[in-house]
Amino acid sequence: MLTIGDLSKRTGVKVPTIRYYEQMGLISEPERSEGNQRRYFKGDLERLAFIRHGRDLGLTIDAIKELISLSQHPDRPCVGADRIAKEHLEDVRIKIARLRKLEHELERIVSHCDGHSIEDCYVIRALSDHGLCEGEH
Amino acid sequence: MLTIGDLSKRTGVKVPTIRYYEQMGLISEPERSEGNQRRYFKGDLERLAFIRHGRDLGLTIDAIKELISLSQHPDRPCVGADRIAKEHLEDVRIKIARLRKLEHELERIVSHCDGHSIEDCYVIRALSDHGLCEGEH
DNA sequence: ATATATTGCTCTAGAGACTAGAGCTATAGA
DNA sequence: TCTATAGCTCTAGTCTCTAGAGCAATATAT
Repeated sequence: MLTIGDLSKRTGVKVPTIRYYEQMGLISEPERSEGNQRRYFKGDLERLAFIRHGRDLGLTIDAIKELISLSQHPDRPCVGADRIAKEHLEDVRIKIARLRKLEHELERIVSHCDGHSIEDCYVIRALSDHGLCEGEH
Repeated sequence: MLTIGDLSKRTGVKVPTIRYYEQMGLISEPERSEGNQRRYFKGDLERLAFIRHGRDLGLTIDAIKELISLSQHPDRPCVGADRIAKEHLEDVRIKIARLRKLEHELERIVSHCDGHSIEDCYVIRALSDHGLCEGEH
């Protein structure tokens, strides 16, 4: 039997966040102590790790819910789960591409700054003037 | 003289977003027509492009506010602007590193999925079991 | 000149994924 | 038994918009 605090420490998910997940229907309502405190089993550790893991990978709460519901019908083909992962991979790749451009641009901006006056500050000018950019963004 | 719609079309910033920026103090309150509609000048185009540009680069509204206020004191050294850009570059690099790991992990997950039953679905197992991960995340 | 279509206005609420605080209660350790 | 810590519920705030309702102004077509 674990308290919500134990669960939190063992999974790295903050206490209010655990309660929030319960509210969102990601974890089922746990048993309560005589004094109405939540009491968890080891199985909850795994479920929470699953959720945490998915969130770390950037899946939305809804995507995780879908996966959980999928995982509760082990007889069905796993095409759904595959689709979710694939869609997400696509997203991630787009984000990376955008961030790379951004990194590039910021590097140029920072490297041009001479620390003198605002008037000729490259940061300000770069933000003001689209013509100074190398790529589209 | 531009309407808010013109400004929107020319900068790619949506109309409600322009009003939101006004509310947040990023752009000053424009003149109004007889019928109380906002009327902008060309200078507003530039200011909005500056903001848009900053947001595209992922700067927060507050960071942009800081930059605007810096740019209004052209006599001061531009160390502040430089610092904002540098801090942001750091953030961006961290984000890219995280996303790369994630991409890698999702690739592995997707490539292992055989489209059969949930029972042996790699997506589900990978999310359940931290041990299947290659890196930390 | 008038009818209509489009655009604009304000105000409020919602999204997503939490996080923080108030005010109170339960439990664990000394 | 006392007290510190951890737990409870409920509400509201974060951030950056976005959407909708209900109404007014402007532009275009006839």
